[in-house]
Amino acid sequence: MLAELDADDEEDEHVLPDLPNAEEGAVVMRAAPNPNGPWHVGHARMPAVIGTYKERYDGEFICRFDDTDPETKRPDLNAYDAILEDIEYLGFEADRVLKASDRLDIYYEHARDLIDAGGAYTCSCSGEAFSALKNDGEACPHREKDAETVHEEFDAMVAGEYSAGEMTLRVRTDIEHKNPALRDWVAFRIIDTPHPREVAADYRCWPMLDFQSGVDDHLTGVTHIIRGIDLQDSAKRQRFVYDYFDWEYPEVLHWGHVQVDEYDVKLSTSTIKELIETGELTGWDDPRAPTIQSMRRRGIQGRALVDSMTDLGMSTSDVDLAMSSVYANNRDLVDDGANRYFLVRDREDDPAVTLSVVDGDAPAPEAGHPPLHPDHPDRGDRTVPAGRVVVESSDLPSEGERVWLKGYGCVRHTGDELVFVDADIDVVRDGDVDVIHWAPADEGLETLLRTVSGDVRGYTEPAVADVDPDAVVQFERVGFARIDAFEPAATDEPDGPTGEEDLLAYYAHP
RNA sequence: GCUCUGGUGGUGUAGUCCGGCCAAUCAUAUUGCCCUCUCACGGCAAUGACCUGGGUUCGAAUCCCAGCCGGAGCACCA
Repeated sequence: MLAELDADDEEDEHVLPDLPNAEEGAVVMRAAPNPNGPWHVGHARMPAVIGTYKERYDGEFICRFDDTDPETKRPDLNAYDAILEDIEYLGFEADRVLKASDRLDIYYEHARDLIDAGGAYTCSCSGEAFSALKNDGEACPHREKDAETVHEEFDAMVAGEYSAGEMTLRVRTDIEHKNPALRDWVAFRIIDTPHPREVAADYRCWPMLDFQSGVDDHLTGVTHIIRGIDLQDSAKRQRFVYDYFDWEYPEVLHWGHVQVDEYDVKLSTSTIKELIETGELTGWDDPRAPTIQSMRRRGIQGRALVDSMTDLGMSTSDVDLAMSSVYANNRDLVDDGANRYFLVRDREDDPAVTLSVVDGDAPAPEAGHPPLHPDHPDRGDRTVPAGRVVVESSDLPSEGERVWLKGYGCVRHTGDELVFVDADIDVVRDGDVDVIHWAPADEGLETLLRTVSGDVRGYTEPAVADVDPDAVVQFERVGFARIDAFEPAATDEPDGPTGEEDLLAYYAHP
């Protein structure tokens, strides 16, 4: 008992480190997704960590869509809501939701202030030409333009008088800075392609991430920025702007990239999008896709993913997330509530076989009655009709040997029959007879189970029909699965539901 | 090439700032045993790591130097 109490006290032993200079009630953080698609598993880290800190410090969680590139990273109009839903599934809610594409005029205003402060100049160098100069630490001729000209040219940029590539607005940093990545970076450029959002479709002069994000972080009162190591130089770049405006830069934490094992698919929005377009994946919730929507459809609780993500800590080195850790977390959450059912798989290398259960030294009962949950007898039993049954061939004992049909009784494999044996459960306890799962051949539900490694067909016991869709069950000796739908409609997917199935389920994990 | 940044068991993590309590924590994984009418849950046990080499020190995962290996930026992507 004491040991139990101690264990409870140490519950929050391996939580995230404290934030630097964090004041209770005054912590503001933001997730700044690019809405170019629904989220993959790696994206869960940001809301998981921000949400956890928000709870710890009674802070604020801003979701700001950094959708400032209508061309290369073209926003997907469906992704805005998809991402908010992903966040909700993870168990969090943004206190404020902003879209950068609503805020162009704010950025222009700050650009003009920056020009006034001598912090920016319009530049018509080609990318290559400027890069060459910059790498030698040499300024381009445009750097010394007077403010009036810069204003005129920037106004012309905003007015849409230039085409892509003709003019940029650069921040005047230090052209000889020892880190070439920080020298006079581009703050605004021209993009000819209209933004997909109607309200932003008329703009042609778009800010780059470092400008837009830097301005917004200040304006929205962000106190702590968490971002990937790919943006390690951003703070240093943005600091030049902050210095011109005499703003104080927030605290910054970086973390490394997340890789996930178990999947063949790369953790990349564009890769997944491609695979969906070419039909190799059926959608964002395909169980083979390493996406949040897929986790959700498989019955993995957002909480399990969040726990795994916060366990990764805040290290700046790259990390591999083992899916087994997500599964372990999910099992913790789901095991108690998941009622047990039988699913007999019918696989090519291990087909289901049909046999009749017949009277032996005692009459064979008509049905088996295994409990819904071994730890909760009060939930009652299921009824699994016997008679003709299916079992997985690898479970079938050799000719003449016995096996125990779980919840039913002992049978002996005799030819194409299972002959009932009047034996006590002690034969199982003594280790002489194995226990296997089974399903009625005729009353069973024809089932399609979709898994990370492909679809599996099989037969579930009829009692599963009582389960509400969306519930997570455990197919005994197979694993946990989410009941997706009964009588699923046919799809044109090569392996998808044909319309013949009684049940569609998604496999979660063992 | 220039500039950042990091290297603790299979995976993640604690410890590193302020050297000794670290023959290195916890979780997960794997294996074995127990429990069990599941290969789930629960219990027990085992396996397994401080990148390398120097230096400082009575003492180094922790400090210093060098090397090796990795990640990132040097975009009119985010």
